[in-house]
Amino acid sequence: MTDRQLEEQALRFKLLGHPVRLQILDILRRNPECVCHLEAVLGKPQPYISQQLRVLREAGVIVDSKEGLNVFYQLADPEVAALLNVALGPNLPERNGARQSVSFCDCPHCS
Amino acid sequence: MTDRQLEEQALRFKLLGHPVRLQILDILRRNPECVCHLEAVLGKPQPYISQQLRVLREAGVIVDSKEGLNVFYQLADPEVAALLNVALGPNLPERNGARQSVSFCDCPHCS
DNA sequence: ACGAAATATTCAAAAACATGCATATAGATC
DNA sequence: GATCTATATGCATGTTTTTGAATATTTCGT
Repeated sequence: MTDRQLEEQALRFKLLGHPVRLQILDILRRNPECVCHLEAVLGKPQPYISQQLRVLREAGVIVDSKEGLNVFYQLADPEVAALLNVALGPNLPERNGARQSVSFCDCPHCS
Repeated sequence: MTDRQLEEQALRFKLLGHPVRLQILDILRRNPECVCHLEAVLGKPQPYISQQLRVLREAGVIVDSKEGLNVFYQLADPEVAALLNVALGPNLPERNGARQSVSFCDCPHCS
């Protein structure tokens, strides 16, 4: 276990060591979601969510794709996915099968 | 995934999100070690190490047991062990079989 | 081109964290 | 009981993180 590996892994853990980011990742590991969706689910102000998304994006943990006005994010780091499986339980299809549309989000995917 | 669970897991991740603590845990998951051993291996001042050990101890991640003057710590949280297995690779007996005595540590276990 | 909606950026203030250093405690030995 | 050794604690300080709020940017529809 080299020092560099250790630093890298510590950095990954640090990203997950934040309740809001952790919840964002838990949502995104299921399906890609737009910012407004996360805003609706988390109940936090949009700029705040965008900031956390930026942290995750710049770390390479998530990637974004634009669809019109909306930006959809999804999990892009298999190592993080593995850690989430251990910490939060597996992301089973039968558990999360149908994407849950959220009534109070009116992005193209929800309505 | 309740909010409390999320907070708990985020806290656990936060503990691991620190290079020195991560390395300490990587050592302790192999064998119980005394503070002077960690001091020798990590090359950091003893009070600094004791501080990190306290953080981990108060979080319930490690436990201590006294042997004379020495205090031996060991990993006590199976969930953390599982995360370490994923992040740092499994703690295989054939990889770490014999406890590595460190020449520059003269605790009872090393000498 | 203009207005509106979705998202991003920037800045500031408070809180938390990391780290170094001085000192305190506890147990062993003489 | 004095002293030595291993470990713990307390405190000061600089740095990072967190979070809120204002504002900017992008893209679409008209």
